[in-house]
Amino acid sequence: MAAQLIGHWCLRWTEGQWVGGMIIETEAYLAAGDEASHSRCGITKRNQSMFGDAAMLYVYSIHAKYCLNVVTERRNVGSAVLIRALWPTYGIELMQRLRGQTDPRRLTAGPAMICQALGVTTADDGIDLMTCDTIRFARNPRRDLVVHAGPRIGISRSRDLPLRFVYSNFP
DNA sequence: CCACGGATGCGCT
DNA sequence: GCGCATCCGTGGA
Repeated sequence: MAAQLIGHWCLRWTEGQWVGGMIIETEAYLAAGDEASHSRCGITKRNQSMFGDAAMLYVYSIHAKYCLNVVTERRNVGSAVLIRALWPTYGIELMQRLRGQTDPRRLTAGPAMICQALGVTTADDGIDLMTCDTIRFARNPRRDLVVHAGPRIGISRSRDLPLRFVYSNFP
């Protein structure tokens, strides 16, 4: 599922316009056998959205920033995909303002950068993508890009699992 | 109440 | 490429 999300559009309606871009990097966090997953210790107030139905958003805060996940399994399972990077495409000027950065290379090149550029906070935690009209994941028809799997970034446990997915032939 | 760690990013070199 | 600022949530007293 994390690999399938690569290439999708990730779009956000904020301040009267669509902003966002194409997903070029994701990481999967599993319900079982994954010591790096927030779901590993069961449901808490913070991670309860991760145990919601598929297509629910799980937004958590870390290092005084926010990260956006999409739940991938049915209710009470506890598996999600972290959106790690976008290729910025829509509403670049607004994203630059929200980020306080003009360098396109530092606009949506990390999970917390994405949330800042798209105006996503924990207020969006628990939102259902199927019924939400301010965040939208849309399929992208292009099939010319190759997805590469590798180890995840920034974690200390379960580093060996190849659950990070990136485009291997995208600029 | 408070200490501490974290699925990070900035600012330099 | 790397050090460290930053601050919220969590868990233990």
